[in-house]
Parts: sequence; C-alpha cells; structure tokens
Amino acid sequence: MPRITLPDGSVREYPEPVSGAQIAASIGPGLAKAALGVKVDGQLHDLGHVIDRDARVSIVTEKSRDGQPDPDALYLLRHSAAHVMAEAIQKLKPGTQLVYGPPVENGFYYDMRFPDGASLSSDEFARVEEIMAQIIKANRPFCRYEMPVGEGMKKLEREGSRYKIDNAQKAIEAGSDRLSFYATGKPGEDWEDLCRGPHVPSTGRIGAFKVMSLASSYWHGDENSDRLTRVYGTAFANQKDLDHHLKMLDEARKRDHRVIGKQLRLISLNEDVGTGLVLWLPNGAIIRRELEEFLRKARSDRGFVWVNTPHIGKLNLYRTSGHFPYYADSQFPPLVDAEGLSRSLLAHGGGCGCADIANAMAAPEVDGFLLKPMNCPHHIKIYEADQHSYRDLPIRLAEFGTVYRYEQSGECHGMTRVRGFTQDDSHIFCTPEQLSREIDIDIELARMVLAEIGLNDYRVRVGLRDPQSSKYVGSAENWALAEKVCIEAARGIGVPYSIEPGEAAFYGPKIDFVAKDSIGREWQLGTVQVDYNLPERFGLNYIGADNEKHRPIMIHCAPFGSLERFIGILIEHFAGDFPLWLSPEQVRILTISEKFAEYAGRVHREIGAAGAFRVSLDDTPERLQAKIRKATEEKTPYMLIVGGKDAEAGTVSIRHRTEGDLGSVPLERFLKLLREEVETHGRATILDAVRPS
RNA sequence: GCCACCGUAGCUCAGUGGUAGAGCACUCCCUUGGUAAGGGAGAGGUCAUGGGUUCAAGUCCCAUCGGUGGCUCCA
Repeated sequence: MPRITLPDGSVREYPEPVSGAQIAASIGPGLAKAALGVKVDGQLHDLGHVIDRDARVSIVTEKSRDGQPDPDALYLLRHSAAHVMAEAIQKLKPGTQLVYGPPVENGFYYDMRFPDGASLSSDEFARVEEIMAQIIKANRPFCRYEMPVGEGMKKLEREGSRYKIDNAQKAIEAGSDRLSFYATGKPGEDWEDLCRGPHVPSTGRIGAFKVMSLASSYWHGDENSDRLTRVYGTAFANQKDLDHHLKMLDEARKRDHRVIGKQLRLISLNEDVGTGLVLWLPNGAIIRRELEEFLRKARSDRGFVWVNTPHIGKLNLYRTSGHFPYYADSQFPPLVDAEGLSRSLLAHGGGCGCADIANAMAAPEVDGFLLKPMNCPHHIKIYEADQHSYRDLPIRLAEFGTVYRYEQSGECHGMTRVRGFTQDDSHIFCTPEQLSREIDIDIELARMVLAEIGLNDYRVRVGLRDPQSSKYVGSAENWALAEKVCIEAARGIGVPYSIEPGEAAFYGPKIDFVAKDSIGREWQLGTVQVDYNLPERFGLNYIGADNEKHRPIMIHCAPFGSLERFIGILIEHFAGDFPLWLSPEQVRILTISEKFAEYAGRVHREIGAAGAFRVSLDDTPERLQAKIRKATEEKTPYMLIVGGKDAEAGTVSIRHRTEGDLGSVPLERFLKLLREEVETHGRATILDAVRPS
C-alpha cells in the first residue's frame, strides 16, 4: 500500500506496488508519454521500477521545471545512447570487447577493445551513426533482467567477456548479490550488456545523438594495463538541444586562443624553439605588460616588495624544498657539467641511457643545477639573507618569476599548458598571529584582480591533501593546522566553495579561485596557499619578543596563476575583444580619402600627445569600407573616421568594433572619454557615454 | 608517454598515381571614396623530413619530427 509523495507535495496512495510508468499514467497521459525514468527518494531508476513502499517520487522528463534539459533525463538518455553505440560498433567490428560506458559531463563514452588488427577511425562515425539510427528507429525496449551472481558470472564466462567479468566482480565485491543485464529488445535475442542501469524505456526515446571523437584510455586508468579505445558521443532529448550543444562547441572553437592569438599576432609557438614555449609578439607583450603593471601597483599598494631571482638553482636547493625528489618526472633533467655527468654515470653502472642518467642524477651526492620549477626556494633564500625580528614581519616578497616544467609532450596546449611560464608569484613570511590577516590580504588581492578583469562569476575550491597519498611533505599537525586555516578563510569569502581532498600542493593546502568565462566554462585562476612545511624544511626563523627563535609561516599567492595561462584564458573569455586598457591597439584613425590626411595626422598627434594611448593612423588609399573591415577584424576597440565634415568641425566620428557608428564628437571630448575608459578599466565606456539611446 | 587524425604559398584550405591550385595577405598600377572587401597586374611552394613501392608519388607503404582531439598527468 505505497504512499507516493510527488514533487509538488501531493500524496497518492496505491493499492499495491506500483511502477514509475503506472504512477506517470495515473497522473496524466501527457506525463506518461513524456516520462523517461523515475526518481525514488533521490535514486534514479528505470521507468518500470516497481515501488512497494512509501517514497518521494518524481517522474523524470526531458525538461526540468526551469525549461532547461533535465540532468537526470540527460543521464538516462546518454547511458542508453552508450548502449546503442556499443551495439552499433560491435555490429561494425565483430569481436570487439566492451569495457565500461558511462554518461559524462557533456555526453558519454564507451571504452572498448578491438580484436587484433581492427580499429575504429573517425571516418567510420557516419556508418556507426547510421546503425545507431536504425536501432533507435526500431524503438526496441530496454529490458532489465537480473540473475544470481553465480549464474550471471557463468553467463559472462560463456561469453568470454574478460572486462565485463571484471566489472561484475567489482560489483560483487561492493556487495551485490545479483547481476543485472539490459537487453536492447528481447533478452536472449537482441543485443545485451551487463549494466547497472538505469535506462530510458526504449531506444526511440533517444532524441538526438552524435558520435564525437576517439581517444585512448587504459584499463582501470593504469598505464601498464590494457590499452583501450574510448569512443565519445553525446545525446540529447531533441535535435534542438543537440544543435545548441554543437553551436557552443563551435563558439568555443572560434574563441580558441591559439587561433585568435595567431590572428591578432599576440603570440607564436614555434617548433624550432620548442614545444610548450611561448613567444610573445609585440601585441601580446602589450597585454602582458599592462597586466604586469596593474598587478605591480596593486601589490606595491599592499606592502609587497619586489625581488628578482635567476632561472636556475642548485640541485640541493630543490632537494631541501622537496621539488626535486617529488617531481622528478615532470622537470627538465638537471644541468650537470660533462665531467660531473661522466663521474656519476660511472659510479652508477656506466650506462648512458635515459634511465641510467635519471638514476645517476637522483643520487644524493650528485651536484648540478635545476631549471627552477617554482620560485619559493629562491624567495626563501632571500628571506634567509637577513636575520629577522618579529618586528620585520610580515615580509611580502613578489616577483614575476619564470619557471620550467617538463610536461609530457601530449600535455602541452597553446598558452594554457606550457613548459616555460611566468608566475605572478609572491611569498609572505609571517608570524602565526599575522596569518589570518595576511591570508585576507591575498584573498582580497585575488578578488580585486578578478573584478578588474570583469570575471565576476567565480567559486572557490579548497584543495586538501589526499590522506592516502605519500607525495606530501610535512607533519600531520602542520597539515591539519593549515587546512583548518584555509577552510575558514574560504568560508569567509562569501562565494560558493567546495572542499576537495587530493588537490593540495605537495607542501600545503590551497584556496583556488575558479572563474566562469563568458560562455560558461570554468577555469582555475588565482591561488592562495598556506605553507608550514617549507619554512620547516629550510629551518627558517625569526626572533620573537621573547628573544627566542620561532618558525615563520609562508603564504604563496599568485592571483593570475601564470601569465601565459591567464592571458590564454582572457583571449577566450573576450574572444579577442579585449577591454580598452588591455587592447594592443586602442584607437585607429581612418581617413575617408587622402585629402584629409593632414587633419588625420593632427588628430593622431594630439591623441599621442594626450597620454600613453596606443593609437595608429590608416591613411592608405583604400576605400573606407575596406579600412573599417580591416580594423574590425583586428579588433581595434575604437575607430575614428575623419573626412571633410570632421576637419571643418574639429570632430571625429567614432566607430566601435562591435557596435558600429557612434556619431561624431569634438576631439577633446573623445580624449576625455578615452582617458576615462582606460583609467576605470572599462567601468565608464565611450560606448555608454555617446551611444544614441 | 599512449590512441586516433592531420602536416600543400605568410594565413585558411582544395588537390586519391600522370605539368602544384584558390581565396585572403604581400608588391606595383589605376581608383580619392562617410561606416565590414573598388579594379587590374605581379611575385610567392624541396607539397614537414628521410627511406621505400612504381615507368611515374603531394597522393600508396614505413620511420622520424611537428600539430590537433582525447587518455594518463598537472607543484
């Protein structure tokens, strides 16, 4: 006699156990038709799932109440589409072994292993989609059936499905006493798969789908295990949602910082220089310099002092800090002189393969230099350059410090994942009493930076250590202390925060700012990290009021993270339309004909004389339309069009790169507005001031 | 590092075994025009590199280098 509570609070009683489909039907024929699954006390199930006790139930349909695609519906659709895709691929490539096919953020994937000699190419996606379309058109039901584990295992063994047997064993270990299978159609006749479910009622409910891409993966994510092929797809309830998704992907592609970075001549990646090494062209260097100057001032205002340190340091420095032993795989090999190298190779067996060199270098007596993977050890040595009293603290050191990390070749990506990059790094050394205030200063700085850039939608992530892992340095007490401080600081920020074990740096927990860009993608930007461990490893101290030595605490803070990555993200966020203060070119004067070159030249000189504006003059004999098109494509924020009328009246006609003609204003007024927009970082714009209402 | 795909003019790309192409950009000439491409001419390529198959290779095969999408990784 189950009493069913619906999302609107109403309660329905049923005389006997009832399925999700029956509940939907009892509410209305429209809902029965739209139903894709059922959620019982927060658990998603097949629509056919039978409820035999009191429960809170909602019927899952394609749209949630806010009109957006329902996440549960997408889960069901995509999980089901994964089955359909697997069936299609197995039909196309007989003998393919299935591994695991879950829904993921924007779709689903299925890991599979092709028989020897076979593979899937993206050229075959259309064929896979054809077969999928047939299966969907046939509208076969997803039929769940269960077996006791013994019988189920026997069935899997008969089928010789190594990976599925492993999945089943995992389920049994997790406490399952039955195995569930889903047939796409009739059990025993049609295609089926060991699967926990749930699924949509039938294949016909998969409204729109697409096979997206191929990747490789490892079984259990272990690189020494079997290599699998991961086929990605996506599915939506209808074509419109799929089209919208594809449009977003296309929009993201159009904003790709590698494409825009090339078009706007911001940066260059050159294979002769090396993978993951960014060349800043003059235009990109302007953006970088503006950001650096902005942060330089912001830091100086907050009591930071500027230092400079070299790009390399001795190996022992990084042995002490822990960087060298813990991150040996992801740094460039040490720099050792030839004599030292041959000495240590001899001492370690005499081989000179990569592994031999790596082993020889790891030996504790080897001396040499390392390209710095982080700036902190150098800054620590700057702290140590003087004896410190508690009266000196806090000491706030800052540097745009370039660091090098040997990312695996497949990891490098444009400006966002590189091998050499400049951190806007800082290290505060303070007393325990000062810690909370110093963290606040760093957090305020990081938030101010985001606000000035216009990234106002962000959340905070507190990265704690993974208690299972041994990669961290320092004592448990230090970690507990630092983690507590970070969590409290995050709580005080007033934006949503999450706590994520395993996301800490190796020396301490961190507070990361994760911002949403203009098309809704999230990026990890600034970071504030609390560190009790490096001061201890280096034996740092200050003399307290008690005339005793005490250990300072360090705070690492980088509001941008790295300039390469940050500017790469900004390129995508703005799609190249940088705010005026960051634009490589701010104003371009366009002559209507060469007859007005003299007036245009005067305007050019006056703007130049009025301040450090980046202004250029296009007085070529091209037609105006062509010049406008060129300047627009080059994303110049403001074009000033000057011809006979302007020359007579002493005005300029303003054109905005995206809003078009803004009419003409006297030159002095334009200059005043220009200065205002640059100085306010775009809070007051020329566009707003003169746009015809 | 692994899997799949790709590498042709400065850029974007066409060219599936038979004389290396287009558009844009560039240079020169004409055009002097009020809000997203005026017209004409010219110059520009070891088809990533090295091997192989073939009478013949940008095209087919192998290797190497580089790129892209993922995987793994990400201090």
